[in-house]
Amino acid sequence: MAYDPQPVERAIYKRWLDAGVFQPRPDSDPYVIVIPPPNVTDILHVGHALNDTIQDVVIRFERMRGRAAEWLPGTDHAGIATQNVVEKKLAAEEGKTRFDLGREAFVARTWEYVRKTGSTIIEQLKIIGCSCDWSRQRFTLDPEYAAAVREVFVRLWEEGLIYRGHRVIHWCPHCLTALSDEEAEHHETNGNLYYIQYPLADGSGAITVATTRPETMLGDTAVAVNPEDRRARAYIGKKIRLPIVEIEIPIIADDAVDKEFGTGFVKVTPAHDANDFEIGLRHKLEMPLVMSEDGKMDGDRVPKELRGIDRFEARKKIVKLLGPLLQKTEQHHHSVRRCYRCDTVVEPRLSDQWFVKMKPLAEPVMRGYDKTEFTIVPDRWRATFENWMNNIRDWNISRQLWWGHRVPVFTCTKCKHQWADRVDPTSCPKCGGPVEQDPDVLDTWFSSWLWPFATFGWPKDTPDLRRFYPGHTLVTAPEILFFWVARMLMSGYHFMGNRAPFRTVYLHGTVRDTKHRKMSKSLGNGIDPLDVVKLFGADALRWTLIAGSSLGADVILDPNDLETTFAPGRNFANKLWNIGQFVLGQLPKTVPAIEAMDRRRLTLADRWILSRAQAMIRETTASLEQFRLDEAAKRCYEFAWNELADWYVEAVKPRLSAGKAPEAAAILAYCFDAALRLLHPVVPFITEELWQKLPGRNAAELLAVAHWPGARGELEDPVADREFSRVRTVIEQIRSIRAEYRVAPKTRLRATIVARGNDKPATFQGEMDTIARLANLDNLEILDNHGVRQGVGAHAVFGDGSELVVALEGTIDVQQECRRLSDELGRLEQQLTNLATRLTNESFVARAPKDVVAREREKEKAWRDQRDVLAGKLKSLGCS
RNA sequence: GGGCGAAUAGCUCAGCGGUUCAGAGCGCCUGCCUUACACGCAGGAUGUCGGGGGUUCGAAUCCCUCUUCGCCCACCA
Repeated sequence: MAYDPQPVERAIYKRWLDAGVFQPRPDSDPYVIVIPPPNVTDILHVGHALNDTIQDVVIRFERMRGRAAEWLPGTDHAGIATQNVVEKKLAAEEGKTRFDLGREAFVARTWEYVRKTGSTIIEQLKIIGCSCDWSRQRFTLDPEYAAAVREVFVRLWEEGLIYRGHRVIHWCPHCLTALSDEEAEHHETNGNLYYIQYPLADGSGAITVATTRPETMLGDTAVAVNPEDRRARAYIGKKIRLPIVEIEIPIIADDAVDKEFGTGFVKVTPAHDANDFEIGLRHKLEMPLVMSEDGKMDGDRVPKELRGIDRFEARKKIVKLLGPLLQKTEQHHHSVRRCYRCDTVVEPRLSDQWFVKMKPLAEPVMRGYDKTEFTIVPDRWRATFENWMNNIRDWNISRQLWWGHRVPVFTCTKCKHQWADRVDPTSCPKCGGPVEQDPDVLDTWFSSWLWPFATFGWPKDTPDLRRFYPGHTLVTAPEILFFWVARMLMSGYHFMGNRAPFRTVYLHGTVRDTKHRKMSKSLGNGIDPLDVVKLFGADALRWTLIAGSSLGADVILDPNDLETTFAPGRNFANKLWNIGQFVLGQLPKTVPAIEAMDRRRLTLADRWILSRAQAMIRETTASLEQFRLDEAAKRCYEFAWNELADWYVEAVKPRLSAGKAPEAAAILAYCFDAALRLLHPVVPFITEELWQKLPGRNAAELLAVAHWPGARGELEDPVADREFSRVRTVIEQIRSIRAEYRVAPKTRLRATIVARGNDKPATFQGEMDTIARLANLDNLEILDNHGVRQGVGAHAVFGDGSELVVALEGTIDVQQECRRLSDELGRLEQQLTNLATRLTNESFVARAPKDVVAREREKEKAWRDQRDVLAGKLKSLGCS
């Protein structure tokens, strides 16, 4: 019967919620993760699923280790993104713009939308099993949160770290707002480089400028050359007559000009290019705007026939208008910045914006980083992070939007006094005149950068804040390292007593398709995590995401073949389910504790599986501590499937059904319990469901808050590890021989084991029944070195020269057997030769570590014994 | 123009303190409905570890270089 995850997952999640296990324990050390708040309008995509599953694995691990696990969830108001969504809806449904509604009504409308849909992603996080502390869910526009944002703004204002800047910023003509440098993304583009002649004003000729953006020539106020440029130097001080606009502008000298690029003459458009703006400042040039906010040509300088025309259309028109002045057009590969929200090509535009001085905020962070007060894993992000932080530029925080935290700057309309205020003033504190608030709102990230402490009540000194700041681990994608992580570090150091908001930043990879393209709606190559949950269950989704991503590496999934992509997780869940069906069916109502077991009654298999369980516990715990979630997941998988199910369960079946071996039941229960605990962070639903059914549980106990197992040194048993592996080898060899000689599965065979060297007959005698059953023998004889008996059969040599003979009178083909054995002998000889060259090499013996050499010697001895036995066998068979 | 990452079985990836390290899952081949599981069991096949140099007793594993992909940053218009 196959496992059906849906009903189980629903019921289990409800039990966790009802029991309140996601809220931190009151009495132990906190372990804090704050969620990267998804946009309030987001619906869950597979990138979220990866990010949140990783966090869930970490927090569940720490919760089981006894920590007061606080995973703080919430959503981000996402200024531009949300406003865009609502505007689009408004246009589609009512044919209106936000300006038709007016600011107040539009904001009200947006709130309404957010209240209705804002919990969508939160509900989806629950479906995939996220164990967030829902009692502390936050929204970046909550009133308390708004107070924190305002407090931060005012403090920075008071410290002189916020200023009004008049400069060229990135402007999105679609979103109609300024953007920060980070929000204007670089995109490589194939464009044109236009060579345009500007006639000299004195009629003595012309110079040629090269530009990718001819339309901005309307705003040119100079042409610049490098003062070192021999060719161009002669023109400095002359004037050119700007075509179309028909005004005279000077040719100036500026170091910023690259002599090598284009013609050496650069058109200078201070209002529409950040570099040109700098040049303009140095030379006190005029800075006329030639475009409106929505990217249409506009301004005093723009001829009537071009006004109102979109900038890209205008480019074509102007190129045409230039006629013969356009000398040539070259293909040009360059990068163009686009709005990270709507993908519109950003327009550099001169305007007034609020900026935060970042250097003073970045410096303490870098000092802390040097002192490893926090770390970024994987460490390879170090250079990227340091480079950005050390060259940090001021942050444009004002947005010309309506949805967001309003800039708390007020201006007296009478005396022009301007100040930032914690509460809305009614009149000017200086002259009593009427006041106006700045119309802009703050960059979304200006609120999310406070997430690790504003969520806990800052600026109030709350118990939560004292308990949960600083936090521990931040899990996110590298895409928002600058947007968010770096800024949280800065705000943390600055506002929270020089303390980093977390100790570890874990940067995981990106989910991509098989062509390594990022999954996105526009490409249509996405995977809907909820589809996966419906088809295979949340555990299967989680399994594939976790097992498939090693530290910081991208996760490649095939959106066209969900079945194959998520089969491993589904299959494993099913396997666990069936192990559970078997184990639960075998166990008596009460099972003795592992401590109470009479150890003298343990079989080799018992000792072996107990030893393997300890190894699993040790290794899994170590992997999780190092964020190697994939390793941890796979280690438990291997134990549960390959060690416990394939070998121990098979070995122990008859003892269990006979009911005469309480130890076997205890061990089975112990091992299964341990596996469920260790797997719980990765596949929480099925492990909880099965764990509930183990003997001795009461309904109040939940695996989600059960304790994490510790390895018991006394159960580690290297001797059992070695000896049981010999038993396994024997069984595997017999099966292999059976397949090779095409013996029907039902045919029972006879076999003889000759134990030699350290392989004692007792080892096999103790597991005789197991060997006979798993290899389907009706007779097994175990001899020591003195009892060698020749028989007609298939041979195998293993261990310390021990021997296996499977009786095959009648079916054996001597020729085939000779071939098989001599192949094996050849392989052994080759290995021995390799070993011998190493061991006779003086510098190897001298330089290699001692234990390595010792191991090689042991190997050599065992192989030599095997070889001798094999050679003897070949001889006795009369092989040539 | 800088910086970073990846290149290992048909596919997705582990392995990168050097000496059973050539692995896993999926796929493939051959048998099996062996009373927990066919989403399974058993037995198999498959790779000059991207190319080329180098260091070393020994290199997927370290160094150099080349090639191909991907990402990030950047004021050559």
